[in-house]
Amino acid sequence: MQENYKPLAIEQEVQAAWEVSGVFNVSESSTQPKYYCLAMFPYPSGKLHMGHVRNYTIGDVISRYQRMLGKNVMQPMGWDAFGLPAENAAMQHGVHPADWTYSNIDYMRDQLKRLGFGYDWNRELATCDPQYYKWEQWFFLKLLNKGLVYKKTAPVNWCPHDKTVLANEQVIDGCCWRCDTPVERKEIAQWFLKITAYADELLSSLEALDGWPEQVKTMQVNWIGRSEGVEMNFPVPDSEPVSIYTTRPDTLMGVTYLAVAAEHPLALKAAASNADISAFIADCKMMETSEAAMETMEKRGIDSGIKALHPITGEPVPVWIANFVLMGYGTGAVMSVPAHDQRDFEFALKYGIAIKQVVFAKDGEVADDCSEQAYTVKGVLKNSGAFDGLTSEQAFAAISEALEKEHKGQRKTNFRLRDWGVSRQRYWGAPIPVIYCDDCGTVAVPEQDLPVELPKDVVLDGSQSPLVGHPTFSHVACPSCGKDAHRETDTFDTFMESSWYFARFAGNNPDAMLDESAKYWLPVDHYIGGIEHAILHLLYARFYTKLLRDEGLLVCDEPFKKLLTQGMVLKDGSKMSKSKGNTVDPQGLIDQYGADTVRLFIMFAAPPEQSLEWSDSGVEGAFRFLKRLWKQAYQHSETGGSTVPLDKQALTEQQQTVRRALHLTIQKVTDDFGRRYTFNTVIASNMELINTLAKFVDDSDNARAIRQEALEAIVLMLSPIVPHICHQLWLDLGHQQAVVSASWPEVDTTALAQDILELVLQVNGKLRSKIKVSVTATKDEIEVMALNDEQVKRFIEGKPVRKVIVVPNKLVNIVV
RNA sequence: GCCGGGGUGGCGGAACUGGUAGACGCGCCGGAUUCAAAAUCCGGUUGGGGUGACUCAGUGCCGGUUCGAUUCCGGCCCUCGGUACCA
Repeated sequence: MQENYKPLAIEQEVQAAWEVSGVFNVSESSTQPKYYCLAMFPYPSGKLHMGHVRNYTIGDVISRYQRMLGKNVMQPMGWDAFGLPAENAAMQHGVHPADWTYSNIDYMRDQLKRLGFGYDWNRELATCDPQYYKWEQWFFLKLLNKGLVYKKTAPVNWCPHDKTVLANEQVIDGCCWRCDTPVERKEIAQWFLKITAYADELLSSLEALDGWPEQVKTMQVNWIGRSEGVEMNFPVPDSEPVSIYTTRPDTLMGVTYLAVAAEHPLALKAAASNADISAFIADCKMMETSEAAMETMEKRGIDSGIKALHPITGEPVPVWIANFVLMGYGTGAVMSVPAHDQRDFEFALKYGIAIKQVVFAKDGEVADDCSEQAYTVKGVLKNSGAFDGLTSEQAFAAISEALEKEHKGQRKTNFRLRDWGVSRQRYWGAPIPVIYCDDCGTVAVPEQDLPVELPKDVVLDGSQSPLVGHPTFSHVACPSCGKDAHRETDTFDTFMESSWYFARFAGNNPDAMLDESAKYWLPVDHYIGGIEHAILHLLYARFYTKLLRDEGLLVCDEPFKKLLTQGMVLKDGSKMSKSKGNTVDPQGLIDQYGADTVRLFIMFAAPPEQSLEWSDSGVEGAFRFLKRLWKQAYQHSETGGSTVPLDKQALTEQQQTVRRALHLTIQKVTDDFGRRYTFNTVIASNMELINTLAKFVDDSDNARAIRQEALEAIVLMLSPIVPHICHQLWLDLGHQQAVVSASWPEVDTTALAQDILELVLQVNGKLRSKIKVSVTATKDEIEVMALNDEQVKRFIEGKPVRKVIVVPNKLVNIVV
């Protein structure tokens, strides 16, 4: 065997061996149980960054571990290839988005191969391939047919200078990122998927996902936001009534105004005869659409002069126009109860609107005064006429019943979740396959005409989508009547592609969206990806899975059985991203130290779910460890290896200790791999074991056998993390079969047994001494030994012993 | 603003079910080796006090439960992610 560890040569050779043998190319005909391990596919932004390295190393480690357990493991890779950065690159560098994307893919594919990930490259796909998005278009039309797709207006960020729609990311402090012009809100017609039709199932089936982190499930529950409330009408003389929804009907008698959106019919009516109001409404448009901006901006309003009538008392209630109410969400109007809602309270104070308290604490348990702030907890009603004396809960029922009886409102379950807007006014995405005809209306593109391909001859200049101005793309004959018609020029949200790619990996069938192979491989057994996808991507993928199931294309209810959300790789305290310009290129480290060192370091630096602050130092330490491992194996092999089998009956005390350390490590590491997914502690334990082995100077036959056993186990345990060096060491330790197909090591429980163990002695909970006791010692014997310990005696001297607590195998605490 | 995480030595982290705080690694200090350096190997490394055995304090802050709290409970502070058109 080679004396020195030469990673670059080894890695090249081992990767070539994997490719020739095709070990990672799997099929559905295996007799072993299937295991589908998937890491979130990358956006081909240029080069791999540390987040990718971390994500794909975790996936590869889990995949290789599962292979060693005898599973038929499928690990595919592909490209989430549509998106905004390609258009930005096109504008900045004059390169076509497709060329930019495909050259990035070629570069990044090489990087992934260089890192030694065990992918089945035969399954590779790119979402910008017409053969991929064809099926997305096909499926969209199925949904259109089923009534799960509809069109309505919704707000977008509009830059009046560039005459273009801006993504939220492109709005900086309310202004366009390119020209700094204040952004306006603009209502345009867009396509929506009825995700709300599945809200109940998306919520209830979360419970069965016991392989998902609680935090992700909680975030999804809160995002879907199911609430019980009442929808009711406030009549308005000479107008349509104002419809509102509230989860606090018990506060209805405390309503002192209504707030409506700037686009609400009543606001428009009021503006028609009042210049101040129409100026305010125009002003409300100067606003970005993101929720964070909406919630943190200054809340402003204007009195419309219109009065609505309270549904119970019939008293007039002023209608205000407010910038924080949006037409698109809910009914575009809310009832306001300043006494019991903090935002309404602040608004009322600002504009001098009445504050009427109707809910009070039960028997003065807590301060319920609302002169300083709103009293938002539930309690008992006063100042509420017939409802006085009821608790909030009783009042909820009584007031809803009163409204229902008079047909003024009804109880309703609402969701915070809104339907999924999938239209994007951009070029680099999948075209939405519909045609607009003056006579026939909206017509689906016939199936035989799919895919609607994105034309390549376009120029991006930062204003409207080039599909709008394209000479031929939008001009088309109506498939229904043959007259001149025009195509939809919007493209799909890129979440549409990433919501079903995991199923497409199963077969990549040119003649069907999904086939039988998808039923074999799905659900994904383990999905690994960034915590930043905890809500949107994962929710859309879950939704899509249910849509595909209802179309008969899948047989599972949920796409991802187990989920590992890796923490972010941070640099200088925030998410590494191209837009922030704080990325670290792993390539230099790979060139210098090799893939194994990079993989080892990134797995060692932090547990996978925790965020990882990147630092270059420490990589050197990972490399040093691999050199030490190599050296141990080399010395063992050069001095003859092990030729005589281990005689377990004839071990010295030290030999027993080393062997016990070995099997304790296997036990711990197996748990870390299979249950905890803490690869950092896997590595730490193996480092400890190597340190133990380095200090184990014994050249007897039994010692050599133990060293052989230990080195083999270390190589097996580390092979999922550093597969190249382990491949070579496994051969050097005398094996013919490749380590990638070897079995996981087993714990020899007889090696774990010990007859003497150490107990910690505490006095009043503080560590004072340690004693060695036989494993067979009784509680009473231990207690006596503890009380007779010299150190312990010093601390309990002259004080009466009140209590002695013996925790078996751990400690004794003496309370004085 | 709202929802979900995180906060432990100089640094990354360990302590898994309430039971020895700081495993493992980085960095730093000292030593061996070397003409010298790199590499390698050995030892030390939470802070204060003490020559020392030892001792006191200590896991973001304040309070609580407990024989015992990094771990559980209440209230804060800071920070990261998401917030529906970044992916």
